[in-house]
Amino acid sequence: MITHSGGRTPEPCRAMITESFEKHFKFVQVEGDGTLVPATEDDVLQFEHFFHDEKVDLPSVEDVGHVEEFFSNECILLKKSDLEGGSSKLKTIELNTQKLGIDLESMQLKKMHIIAQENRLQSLDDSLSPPLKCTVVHVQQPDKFLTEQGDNNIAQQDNASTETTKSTVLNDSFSAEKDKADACSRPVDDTSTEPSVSGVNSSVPDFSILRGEVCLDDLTIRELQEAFRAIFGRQTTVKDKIWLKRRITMGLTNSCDVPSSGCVVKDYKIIGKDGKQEISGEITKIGLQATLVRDQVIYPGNEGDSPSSSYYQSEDQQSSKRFKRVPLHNDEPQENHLAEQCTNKRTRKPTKRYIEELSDIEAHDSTGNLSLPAKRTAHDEVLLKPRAAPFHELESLSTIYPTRKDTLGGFSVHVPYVSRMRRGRPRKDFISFVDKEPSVDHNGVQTAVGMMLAKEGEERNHVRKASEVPLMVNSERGRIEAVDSKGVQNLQANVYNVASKPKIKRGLTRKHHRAWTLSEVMKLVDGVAQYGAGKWSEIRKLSFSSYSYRTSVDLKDKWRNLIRATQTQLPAQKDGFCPRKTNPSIIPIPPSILLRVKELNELQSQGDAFTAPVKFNGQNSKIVQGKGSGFL
DNA sequence: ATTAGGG
DNA sequence: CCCTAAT
Repeated sequence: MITHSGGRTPEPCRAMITESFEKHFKFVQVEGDGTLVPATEDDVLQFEHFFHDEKVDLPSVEDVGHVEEFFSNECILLKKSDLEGGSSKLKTIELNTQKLGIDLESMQLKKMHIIAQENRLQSLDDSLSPPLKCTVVHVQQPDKFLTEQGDNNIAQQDNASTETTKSTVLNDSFSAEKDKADACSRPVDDTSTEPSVSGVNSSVPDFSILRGEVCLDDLTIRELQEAFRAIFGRQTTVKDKIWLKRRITMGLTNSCDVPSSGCVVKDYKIIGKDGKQEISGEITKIGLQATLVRDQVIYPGNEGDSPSSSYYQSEDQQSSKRFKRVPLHNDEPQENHLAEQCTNKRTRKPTKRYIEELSDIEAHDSTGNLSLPAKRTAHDEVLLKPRAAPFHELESLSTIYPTRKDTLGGFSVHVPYVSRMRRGRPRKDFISFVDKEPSVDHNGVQTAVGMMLAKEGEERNHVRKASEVPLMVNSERGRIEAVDSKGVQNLQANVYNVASKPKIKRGLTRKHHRAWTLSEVMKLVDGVAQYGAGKWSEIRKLSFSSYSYRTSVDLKDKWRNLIRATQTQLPAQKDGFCPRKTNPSIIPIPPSILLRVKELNELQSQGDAFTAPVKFNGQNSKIVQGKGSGFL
């Protein structure tokens, strides 16, 4: 949105946009095994404000990289029609990676391309509802031609050219923004990119170097950058050869099992440098650490901000950033984490919330055992032996944070005994999903897909309610209830059961605090005026459909606080000594609104007073109806 | 599931 | 905000 001067933001318009947006797209998350599950609220929450929150200013360009990171690692957008196409089709949408850019300012999807796992490009061309003029352009992946052309792909000149016409347009429009992002967010290494690279920017990607056998080691940085651009459809300024090579290789092979150096790519398979042995294992520890160190050296002091390349951050650096504060008693956890992320079966990225809480506890984390099972392959299925990993300590949670077995997308992981706050994920289905046939991997896809489909209706209902918030699935308070799925009292359920013991959870997890904006308060007041205090559910549905994070309880609490403010703040102001540390950062609720609150409160409580004594009767029987009428 | 109220 | 009790 644009910084609203004076009046309200054009909400209806925004609502339309997002509504339409959500009508066509759905956030899903790529689980470790490549299956898709609906994005959790946590996931979506991170970026929800980009789409609706009034108080958040326009995401600055440097946020673009952030978004990209998010989408590329956490969630993807899928066109709903694709999802509804039936499970057979769905199976082909076994997405491995994808990237998309969003012009947040105009809510225009400018680029979206998805690399399907079988190198099949899912076409998502679509436009949002006409008035929005949202266009989705695709950057065809070079590997598409190559793979679809059968085996060895030479002389795809025609295809390449036809393709490039498409992508050129996109690249022009998109890379511009990308460049802005890069320029803004790169503190170091901002030395103007090498001439040829910048020249490439607006030209057609040159896929030639990608054809056939490529020995990345032979390429110069510039060539690598070009290759990168050809593959990923955008420019990079990263000059780290190793990183570039890895990225390119990953892009070419659609795999994350890429050593950091010394490999030849042929036919989209990684071949050892000698051309004989195929490298398929995990990245070696040394390689990983080298990469890690490199990241830190190259981008020092770059922590919070997005570095030059969103890729850079989103993949490699991300891992270093995320775990660098984790105490390293041994290298295992970190290595495992890294391997985890770089492996095909990568686990889902911890959510922002998780990270926050993790950083909270790691200060005194004595175990440091966030050990994700290093080889958490699909057939591991440790998760079905819950008793195998019970909770080490239940009492001393104040100092020791035992890990517990958690399950993420069908995988079993150890996570600190906190932040078991999965919001938005349909637990019931999830359990049944896990419960179903864990040992059959390929079933996972179907199950997950089925789950999505089954959930589709319900979710759409939720989504439909949120005119302004397309991203979030409405989930009251995110409480963890013990098992409710009919009869699914398996051990998995027990895990949740124990995990949800309030004694343990209490105080350790908290809903993300969201300050009430003025407009929210006004909406609340209006809602109370319309439907009456106490009809929180109604108010929430009708007046807060766009703020799905405001539950009815929240409304109630806020109203209560408003009443209190009415009783304290208001008279105090009149008396003249209210100052209370006039904190400029805290915008006080305008007295006019408070007056209205007071008025409404009195009205309502008086209405009840006929049957029951008034609750508040201190100083209110005088002013009453006459003041804040300038509002409604 | 929603509401009210205490913390 | 969280939690619980009571509807």
